[in-house]
Amino acid sequence: MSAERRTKQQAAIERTITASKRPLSPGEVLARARRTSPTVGLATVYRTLKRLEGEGTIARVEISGQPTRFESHKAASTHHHHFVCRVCDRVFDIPGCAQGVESLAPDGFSVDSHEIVLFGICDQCDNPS
Amino acid sequence: MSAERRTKQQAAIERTITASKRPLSPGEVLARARRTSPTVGLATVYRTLKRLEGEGTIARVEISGQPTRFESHKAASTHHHHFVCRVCDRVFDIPGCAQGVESLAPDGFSVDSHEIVLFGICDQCDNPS
DNA sequence: GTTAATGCAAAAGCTTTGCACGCGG
DNA sequence: CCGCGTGCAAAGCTTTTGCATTAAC
Repeated sequence: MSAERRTKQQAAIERTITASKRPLSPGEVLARARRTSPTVGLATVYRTLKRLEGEGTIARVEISGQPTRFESHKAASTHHHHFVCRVCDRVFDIPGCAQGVESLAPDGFSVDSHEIVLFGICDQCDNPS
Repeated sequence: MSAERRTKQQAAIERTITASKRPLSPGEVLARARRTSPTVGLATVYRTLKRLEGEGTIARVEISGQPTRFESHKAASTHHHHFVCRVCDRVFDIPGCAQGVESLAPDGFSVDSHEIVLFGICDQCDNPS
């Protein structure tokens, strides 16, 4: 039998994502995870992200024209969506959900989840102080 | 002055996308465009897709864990969204839109567009005949 | 005729994989 | 100890870029 091992690197990577308020790209995860586990390599980041995604611990957030990012599924299970600022390219979590989203599917199609992404300008970019 | 030239290749690529009922990846676009313009290369496909996207003629459709696809903006301007089948990985256009989507944004954030993606099982995969 | 666009091939990213070593259990 | 996970480097992909040639205008 094969048992799964919980290593320091994996813990550092998982903590990195859990601690972040917003989705992070693999490169950002690497940089932050190295603060607590300096020898960690990019390959391990990718392997761990894939594993955590498979376990449902984290979720992949992929947005048109943006690099792949990952966020804690704790945030994801508090059902929420994303806002992408066209000016600064940052991605923000937004709470709540629209009415009747899943009923958009055609007859015979069963929906098990959905994503909503809003595009626009965030408050900071809209009000340059 | 630099004038833009409308070439046969560009026309073939644009037609390919306009004629397709669903979003196509660059590789699929290449294969289909070659049916009418056999010498066209992948670099030209990418260059033309980028140009058409910039003009607003086509729209990029990017979905978690899927290759990048493009579709005619004619379809896109008939406001619609996408359904991704988890079994066969195909992407379907779905008409209509949910209520109050844009009001999800926090105060101070202005929304200019949005995307909705439903995940589930399509009718064919749900009813294996 | 000019010169933008093409097509090839090389390059640049990003992500995955092979392998010897080290650490977790 | 046994063997999974790591770290490095090499390989695989997708997408972009450089350059000589072709073809729009």
